This record gives sequence, structure tokens and C-alpha cells, in this order.
Amino acid sequence: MDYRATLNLPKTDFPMKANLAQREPEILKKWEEEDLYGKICRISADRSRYILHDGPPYANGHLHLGHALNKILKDIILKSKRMAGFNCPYVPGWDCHGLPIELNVDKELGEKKAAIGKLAFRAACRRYADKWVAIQREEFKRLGVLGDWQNPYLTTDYAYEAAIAREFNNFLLRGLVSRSRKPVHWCASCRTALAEAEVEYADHVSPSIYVKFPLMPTAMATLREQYPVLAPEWPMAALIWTTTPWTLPANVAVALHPDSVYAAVQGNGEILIMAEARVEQVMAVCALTGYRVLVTFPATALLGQTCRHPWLERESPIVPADYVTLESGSGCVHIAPGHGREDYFSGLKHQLPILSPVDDRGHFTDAAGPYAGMFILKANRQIIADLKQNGALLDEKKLTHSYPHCWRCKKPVIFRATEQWFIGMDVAAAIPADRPAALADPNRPTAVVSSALADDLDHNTLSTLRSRALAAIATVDWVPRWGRERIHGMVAGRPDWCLSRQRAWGVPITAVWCRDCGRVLNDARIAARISELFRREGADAWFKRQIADFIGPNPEPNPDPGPDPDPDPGPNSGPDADDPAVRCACGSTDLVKEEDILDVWFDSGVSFAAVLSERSELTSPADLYLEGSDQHRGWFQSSLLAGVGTRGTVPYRTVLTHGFVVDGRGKKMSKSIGNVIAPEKIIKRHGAEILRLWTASEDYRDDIRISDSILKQLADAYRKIRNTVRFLLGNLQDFDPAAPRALAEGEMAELDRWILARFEQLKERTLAGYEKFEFHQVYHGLYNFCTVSLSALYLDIVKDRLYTMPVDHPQRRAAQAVLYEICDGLLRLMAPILSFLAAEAWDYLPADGQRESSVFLVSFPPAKPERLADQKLLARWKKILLLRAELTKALEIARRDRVIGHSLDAEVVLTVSDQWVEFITANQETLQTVIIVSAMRIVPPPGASPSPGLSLSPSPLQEELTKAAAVGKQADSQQAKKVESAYASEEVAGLRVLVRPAVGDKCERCWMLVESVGHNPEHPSICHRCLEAIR
RNA sequence: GGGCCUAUAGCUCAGUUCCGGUUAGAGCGCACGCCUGAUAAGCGUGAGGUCACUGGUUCAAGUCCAGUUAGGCCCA
Repeated sequence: MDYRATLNLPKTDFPMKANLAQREPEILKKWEEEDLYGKICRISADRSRYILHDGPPYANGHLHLGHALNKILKDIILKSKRMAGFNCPYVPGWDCHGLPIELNVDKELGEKKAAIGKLAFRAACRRYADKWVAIQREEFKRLGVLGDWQNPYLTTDYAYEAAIAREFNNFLLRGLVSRSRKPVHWCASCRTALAEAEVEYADHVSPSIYVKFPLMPTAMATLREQYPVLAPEWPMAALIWTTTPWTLPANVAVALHPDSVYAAVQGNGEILIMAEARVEQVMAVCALTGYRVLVTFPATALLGQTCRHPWLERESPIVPADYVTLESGSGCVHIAPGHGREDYFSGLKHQLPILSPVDDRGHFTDAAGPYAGMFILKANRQIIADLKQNGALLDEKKLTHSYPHCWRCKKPVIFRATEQWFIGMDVAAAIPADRPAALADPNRPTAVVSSALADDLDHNTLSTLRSRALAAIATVDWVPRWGRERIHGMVAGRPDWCLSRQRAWGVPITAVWCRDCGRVLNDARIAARISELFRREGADAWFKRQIADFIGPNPEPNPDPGPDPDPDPGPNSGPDADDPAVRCACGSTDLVKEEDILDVWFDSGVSFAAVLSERSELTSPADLYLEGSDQHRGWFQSSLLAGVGTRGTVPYRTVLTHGFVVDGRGKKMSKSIGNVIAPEKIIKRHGAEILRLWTASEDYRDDIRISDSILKQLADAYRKIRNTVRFLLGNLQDFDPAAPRALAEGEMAELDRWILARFEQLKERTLAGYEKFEFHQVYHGLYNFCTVSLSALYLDIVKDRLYTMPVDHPQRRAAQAVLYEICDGLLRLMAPILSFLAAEAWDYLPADGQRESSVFLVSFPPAKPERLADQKLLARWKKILLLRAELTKALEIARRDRVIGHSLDAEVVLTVSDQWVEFITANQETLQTVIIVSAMRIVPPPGASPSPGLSLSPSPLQEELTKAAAVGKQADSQQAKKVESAYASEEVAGLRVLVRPAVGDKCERCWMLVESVGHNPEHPSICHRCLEAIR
């Protein structure tokens, strides 16, 4: 008879093979069709909100792994928060303005760009950004990220552009914005400013000259006082080296390295000051022989003194600068803040004037005196000649070196100071007090920089943006904790925020200034008009419209002004058709609008105002910002400054950062190394689910590695989890979760109660992991539970009960109830990470009539802490598992020795020391079940007298062993020898284990070796237990 | 060059938040075996670590301190 058919073997349609590349798109389609995200929002509408505000990725190019990591982390957090009972709307965003898009559109347009005009060019940029938003949106959705993909926020939305202008003007009105000069890369041929990305480095031949800057009399006197060897008859000069003679007219200082030693070198009847370490080389280059180092002294001896410009009546103070190098030159550096980046910072630090007597075309202006009108590179020669003539030149050579060139016209570029717009970090200004309530009001008027602001301006004491931002940093929860140090250091040390870019694609600096006096108009009425027009027409309005539309009385009063939230506007509160035309304080009406473009960091920095405060489903401040650690310099900081500067408060409560994706050896990914892995490739090969698992599996606070072998490992782990779930489902095919439970929990088998306790521990660990954003803890917990607790232990053991017992046997039903609860709970716990697996398997879980249609509509499994209350249970199992480990070792030895194959072939005979006797006797049945053998007996140790009260076999072990060998079915002398050497445990003192073939025949149905097999003539090949089961 | 951070088996992580305490653990992978009623599955056993390196504090250091090396982010 075929007894196989009488077993309850697992059965399920849930496929073993995931085939994710194909299945995932189907699941996504289903989510979209049933509007899963919308459903979740609807059922959680009245729950308390948890707002994760999306930092907008840049709308350019396909996604890389960094994007995937970031968005998946966000998705895991949001899904886990939803399942933990929160209402979590997710509005994804994109950063759509800025240079990279402009450059790419430039490339696409080629020659045409010049012809089409600014507005058409901006339209092309908008189309370009829209195209990439559409592409990236699909790529993000493919990762299984749930969100309001139909209504994302784009920084190019008209309302968003209006918000950017509004917030800029908010800064302006508070007195935080100013104009001043700053050097930028400038192409004199294209007559335009260049960004770093537009500069290419190539070899260039420059003059290399050493120039003397005579010390002023006081400086010489001070030095001589300290170092009398410096005789008064010799003039002294600091010797500087430069490759850009044309910057000398803009010289305002000479810098020394503050920690270096300088030398006074005598030669040619004069004394030259230079770094001691450079003397030999400089003298060699300048071919000066017979020189003599008179004395050396620390730089401090000269710092604070002054020298004289080589030909101008201008003093040049001697200042310290860390960037002075002793690798080249003389150790004395000529400083022209208008023509160099480092020079500029020195200028700011020492309050030096920023001179830049060079016009758009690269010609000297009148301020350059005798060189006015000359092209700067041509003027080099003249300047050198003049220096030579007045004796200031020590040496002149040619030098070939790497020099920046314009990417388009390939001509060398220059550094030139131009007027730029800044937010001042240290300006005393009317920064509002921290009043989050005002921010949270969704009805806050947006088109009007209104009475609320006027109120702020009146009532707040002045403070600086830097001090307020630093104070605000302390109120935020930074995860990991060092984020606070990092951003604090950056904010403390950062220069003023340079807002202006000489570009075309972006929101303009919406400032109006007076052509006559240069003053910037600070007028709330103008700000309000700008904001309103942008809202209707986008930022293009600035370029499309005349200035009168922004400054004059509103030319076309809005026929539908909308609800006025403030019925009694203050004196400065909005457009009014009766207002007279705006004038500058100087009386002039000759006003111009600025055409520079705002830094894109400003765009995204005000996203809290443009999105969180504007959309009814969102709130500001957000609960969480989550980005890569580079954003301490970027978005976290721009948001901080924008929030503090305009609202007096930070737009986030918690900031979570992740590291960067690196390759298997920990090296950063770069095209040139060729170690870049595209997410698309991984999705095609393994599925997005593996990418999600990868995101969860590593501790993302550090950099996270990826490689083929890591992916393979994760794919293996996925398969293990999937198979475990499949096995659970297969054993639940005949289970009705709605039916009354066969056994109360207290009546369940020891094994069942243990696994439920383990599951409880898993729940605790998992929920804590989600709570702390430590998803690798969640992953390891889930995975270990599946492999160790379930697959290797509980499921392997409980198979016998599930397969062989009668369908309705209480013990079998009890096991199923356990499986059901665990399967249901596991799917819930894994859903935020293994979203596709959880969603797919959810549909195969037996329904109880109340079941939600998607795992994402339910909560995490409820905690049942009472299961962990029984400390004795857990302590008992610690011992049981320790014994199991020892017994399986003994079984393995027997297997190796060909005594047994399957563990059910075995009978285990063991002897233990007194301290273990009681425990093992009491748990004998559980132990036997746990090691899956056919029989187990406990005998006293050799020579021991039987303990009273214990039902132990009285025969000593040795006797037992001999007997066992004799009755063994295939007993022969060789076998007897093997059997004699019982395994002695090292872990459990006194434990000796004998493994031998079990007595009896193998039951064809349950595979146990039982003496009752053969007793029933009708069913001679099965045991008594199975006989019961099939009746 | 500066700021912040990281370093535990081949891989991914634990190692009891700040106040150090037995022989440093897990899973995977690998090797060897078992099973053939989870089967392109399942089970078992085993081998893998100078806790990056050097020095210091201490009775005692993976853990605390300093430096070095390698790597990452941001600046210069």
C-alpha cells in the first residue's frame, strides 16, 4: 500500500523560484491599478503624522546606486512607520534648475543657443528637466517605493518658483542680503562667468617673475631693532613670485606662512626677504651669486608690518596665510583678492579691499592707471618692462604650467571680481524668534510677504544668521550623533552664502536696485508682486516682463484676489493699485532688475516653505530629513539657513545620514576606475528586491559596499527566506485561521511555546530596529530566525507532526496555528524591506475573512510580552539546545562511521552526571523530538548506584553497550567495537552518548524505527501510531 | 594640508549607549557528509580571526589614550 497518500505533505502554488525581474513589474502594476498608496493614505488619514521630507535629487541622468540606496531607505522608513501606526504621506521631489542641466542643454543646442534667446533657452532647459523627471520617476517606482508619484514637487513648478522668490525677498527684506565683489572664473572671450565645471585645465606658458616689494620704513626699523646685523644702508624688500603680472595692479597685501622661518638675504646691495627654505633655489633661478644669508627669523617678526606696492603709492600689509607653500616661489605671496580664490579669503579675513580693474572683455579699466584699455595678457609685457625699469624686477622667465581654460572657446580664463549677491552670515539682522506655530499654519499667505513679517521686523532683537543657526543645530536630533559636530563646524567656519550665478537656467535674484546710487530696494510691495506674478507665470515672468510690472502699481489688478487672510493689512502689506510708483531712497526712478540666477542650493533649501508648508497633507517642520552625509554641506545646511533666516526655526526635527556606495574593496565608484555598477543591471539580474535587501543588510551609517559576491550572498539569503515562507504556506493549505484554536497556548507542546517565545523576541528586536533606523539589525534578525529557529529547528522537527498526524489532531492544528501566526507576522515584519516578497506571499496566506487585501494596509504584529514572561521556559531551552548540539555531534560521528544515515535510524543512549540527570529525565521527550531520533534512553554512568526516585535503567553503561551491540540487527564484532566508543562531551560535563541503530523496523509511513512495525497483519509495514492516524 | 568618520573570520553583522573583566560570537560562503515526503529544496559536522598597525594607561584592552596606515565624505 502507498502510505504516502495518507500523509499531509506541504502543498502550495507559491513558486519556489522568484523570477523577480519578471514578477516585480507585475506586482508594481497591481499596486498602481489598485492605487495602493492612495488606499494607505485614506485608511491612515486620522492617525498622527510622521513626515519624511524628500530631498530632491537632481533631474539629470539615470539613477545610480546612491539614489537607490537613499530612496529605498526612505521607503523602508515610511513603510515601517505606516505599519507602526502613523500617517505618512510621501511627496517625492526633484531639483530641476541649475548648471548641469544648462550645460547639457547647451551641448544639445550647440550653435543654435545664441540665436534662440533667453526665454527659449529656459524653455529648453525646462523640457530637459521634465524629461529626466519622467525617466527617474519610473526608475524610482521600479524599486518598489510607494509615494505620490502623480503629484511630486518640482522646483520648476510655478508655485515653487514663486516660493523661491518669496523666500529670497524674505531674506532681502530682513536685511540679510547684500552685494559685494567676489572673484569668479571669467572668460574674457565669451564675456561670461564660468563655473568650475566649465573650466578645463591645460598647459599654458606664463611669465614667471620675481618682484620686490620694498619694506616700509617702520617695518625695516622694527626688523633692524631685533636683528642689528641688518645694516641701515641696505634697503629691504619682500620678494614675491607670480605668474600673473597683470594681477599686480590689484595687489593689496603680501602673505607669509605664519609658521615658517624667513631669511634676510644680502646681495646686489640690497636685502631680500624670502622663506629660508627657498633661498637656495630662488637664488639659483635668479642667477644671483655671492649672496649671503644675514639672519633668519620667524614670520611673526614681519606679520602686521607693511611693504610698498612696486609702483603705486599703496601700502601692502604683510599678512599670515596657511596656504602659502614652500614647494615653489619665495614663500612670500602677492595677494590680489579680486583675482584669486585664496587671495579673496585672505581679503575677507584681513578686511582688504577687493580690487579688480578689469572689464568684461579682459581690458584694464581706468582704475589701472597707465595700463587702462590694455588687454590684460598683453599688458603683462608692459608691466614686466616697467618693473624692470624701476628696479623692482629681480628675474623674469617663462613657465609652462597647468592653467584653467574655457571649455567652449579653449582660451585661458582669468579670475575676476564681479558684483555678487550674498546672504551675510554675520550681519545683525531681524531674524525671527523660533515660533514653529506660525510655520505650521497651512493657510499662511504666500503671495504676500505680509504683516507677519512686518511684525517680525519690528519686534525681534537683531542677531546674526550664523549665531542663530549654530544655536538651532543643538535643537536637532542628528543620527549618527557626530552629524552635529560636522555641521556645526561647517556652519561656524563657512563664508557668506554667495547666492548669485551668472547663468540663465534658474530662478532669478529678484532684486531691484537703483542705477543712480546702487542701493537695493527693500520694499515688501515689490516682493509681493514678484511672488504673485511668478505664481501665475513662473520665473520666466522676470525676463518676460518689464520692470514696471514689478515695481509700479500693479498694471493689471487681479480680478479675483482670492480670500484675504488678513482683513486689516499693515502699511506694507501688499499690492495696492493706489500706491505711487516706487522710488529709490535717493529719489531716482531709474531702477533695474537683477538678472543673475539664484544658487540652486537656495531652491532646495526653501523646499520646506515651498512644499511642507504649502501642501495640506504635509507639515513643517518635518520629522525627518534623510540624505547622504555630503548634505551636511548641502541641503541640510541650506535648509537650516533658509529656515532660521526666514522663520527662526529649523525645518527638521531629526536628520539621518547615510554613507556612500563603494565597491567590494571599499573604494569609491568612478568611471575611470571602471567599478561602477548600475542599479538597472542589478534589477535585471537579481530584481529590485535584492537591492532592497542590500540596502537593509548593511550598516549604512558607514559607507556601504557592493560587489557581485555581496549580491550573490543576498540572493542566497533571499532564496532562503522565500523558501522558508513557502514551506510555511505549504503547511497551511488546509488551515482555517478563523476556526477556534485546537489548544490554548498553555496547553501547547514545549516546542511550540518555545518558538512562539523566540518569535516574540524577534518582534521586539525587529520593531526596535525599525524604530532606531537600524535595518541591518532587522535583516539579520529576520534572516537568522528563518534559518536557525525555523528552518533548522522548529520546522524540521514539527514536520513529523504536520505530516503524519491526523489532519484534525489537536497537536497538528496547534502546530499550524503557530505556523500561521509566524507566517503572518513574518510577512508583516519583512514588508518594509522585502516588499515584493511580502506582498506576493500575502496573497497565498489562508484568509480569515477579515484579512486586508495588502500587507501594507495592516500593522506590525501586536506584541505579546507575556510569552517572554516565562523565564524558566527560555532557560530550559538554553539547556535543551546545548544538549542538542552535543547529541548531533554524536550522531554525526555515528553517521561518519556508517552506523546510521538519517537521524531517525538511530537510538541514542546517554549517561550524564548527577547535575544533569534530573533535567534530562524531565525533558527526555522534548529532547528526543528535538534531535529527531527513533528512540532515546538514559542510563546511569558505569559503576553508579541507581539514584532513588529516578526511573533509570539499573544496568551500567558498559553492560548496556555490549547488549546493544548484540541486539543490533546487523551486529557483528566490528560494529560492536565501534559502538563501544561512546562520544564523550566536552561542553556538558559527564555526558556520554552512544548512538546505535534503533531497535525495530522502519515504519514505511513515518520512517521511525519502531518495534510495533509488523504487529498489524493488515498494515504490516507501519507502526501503531500511523495505524491510528490512518483509521 | 584641514574638519568629520570608518577599520572584528572570504562576506554581512554581534560584541551589553557614556564608567575596560573568562577561551572574541552568529549567519552566509567554503570543505566534508546525510537525506530524497520543503527537492534547481532540507539537515548535520568541520576548518576559518595577532579584533588594520605601533606605542601607551591598567592587575587586566577588540573596548580607553596617542600616533601610523588604508578607505570614505566635505573643504582647501
